Amino acid sequence: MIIRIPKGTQDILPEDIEKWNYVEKIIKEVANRFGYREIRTPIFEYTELFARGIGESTDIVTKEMFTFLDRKERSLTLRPEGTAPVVRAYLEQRMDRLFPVTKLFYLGPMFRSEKPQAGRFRQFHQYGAEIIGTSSAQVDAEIILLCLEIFRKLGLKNLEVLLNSVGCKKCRALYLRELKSSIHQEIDNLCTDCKKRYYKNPLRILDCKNVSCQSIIKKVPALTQYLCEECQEHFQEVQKYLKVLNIEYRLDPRLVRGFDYYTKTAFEIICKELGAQNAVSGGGRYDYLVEEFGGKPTPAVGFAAGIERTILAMQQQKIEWPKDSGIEVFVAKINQEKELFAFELLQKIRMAGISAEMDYSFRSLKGQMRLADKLKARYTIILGEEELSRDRILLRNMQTKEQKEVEIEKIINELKTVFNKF
RNA sequence: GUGGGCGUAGCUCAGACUGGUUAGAGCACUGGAUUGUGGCUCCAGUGGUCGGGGGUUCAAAUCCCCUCGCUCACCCCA
Repeated sequence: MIIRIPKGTQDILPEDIEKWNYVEKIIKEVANRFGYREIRTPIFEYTELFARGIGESTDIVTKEMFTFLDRKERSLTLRPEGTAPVVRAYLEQRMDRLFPVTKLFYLGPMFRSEKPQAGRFRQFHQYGAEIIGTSSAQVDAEIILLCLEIFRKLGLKNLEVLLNSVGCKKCRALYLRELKSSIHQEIDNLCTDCKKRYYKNPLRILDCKNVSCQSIIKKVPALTQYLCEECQEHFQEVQKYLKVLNIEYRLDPRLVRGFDYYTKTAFEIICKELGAQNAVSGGGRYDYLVEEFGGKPTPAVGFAAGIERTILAMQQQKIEWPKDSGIEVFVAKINQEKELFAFELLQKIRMAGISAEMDYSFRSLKGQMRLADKLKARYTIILGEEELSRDRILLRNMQTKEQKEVEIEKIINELKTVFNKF
């Protein structure tokens, strides 16, 4: 029995890598244009970083982390998300000393031990951006714009921005009290999950898709009606800036995200073509996280988006990306005895900066031509007995089928001219 | 963790309900179509423990049980 790939992981094969490179290129280009600098943090961190950052009672921390002990028996965890590590790096590297406001973006694999389904994997890839050090509502709007600009550059359509505010410590505590008391009589009619949530994380009840829970929640006032003056003002400002940027959004009072660290702004970008897991991007403000990790009180906001889901949505929408253009030169030989000469010539061409390939076994010329075609070679050099005896080789244009004799010593220069590489 | 669907050639799938000769097709791959030339066409060939194990039967890809895997959905999220 051959060894198989672990559940929920996937190989990105050569025929797919073009899309990945393309998407990653666009992400980096747009993020840089918006003034975000790339950061790469380790794939694993000490477990407590996530436990404290994301929240002890969240689904991710309680049941979805890949956690293991190192040789000194310290608990490590494969990162399930990117924000906590970035904030850790921000503090540890004292980035607050470099700029008053720090703008970072990242790109890389994340790990969650969930049951895979469409658009969900155990190893998946996220890109995201964080802006640390300002509470201005402008940057909340900018983060959303950055997301949308990446999608726009990629050609994605049918996106919808969902927006909510989850308040701060003060107003959330007030609201939770109100929420609990207003559904207290109906607690027996909640689903089993929500009964637990009532005590552990009542805010999540708002997000429950269960029909009976929904009918109960309907009567409950929205969190946004309980926002304190400061949060209310911030929420209005975010919307003001979104309108200035002509960004359409839908207010969703039931939008609650899965991490405990969110405050005020919470948003999600969904794509209809994605199936059940339709969030292609999500994020929000996290004004207490830096402090939680031992820094001084520092407001921040960020987002994360899924590369697999981005690519999935692009495929659903039949969006084209640059295709593999093939090699420039294929070296074919008629006579097996010319094998040494062919090999030497092949490497010379490559050293001259021109992509080249040949057949390493000994096949018929027809077979070699087929290979040249399959590799999408633009030119094929044919080493023929008769031509070589006159110190010449054949250069065939694969598209026009024109071929001409070239003196051996002039072939490299000829190729450089053809491909305009000097 | 719970539930539905599906596992037959490298890929996409027929065949299974109504067990019965050497399990098929298309694509891909390799070779060939007067011996030095690709894409199209034609011909031929390579390739399968029918996911695995057990059972029923004279006989199992086909019926029954178990198991593994994939997939979609729930929970939650990118």
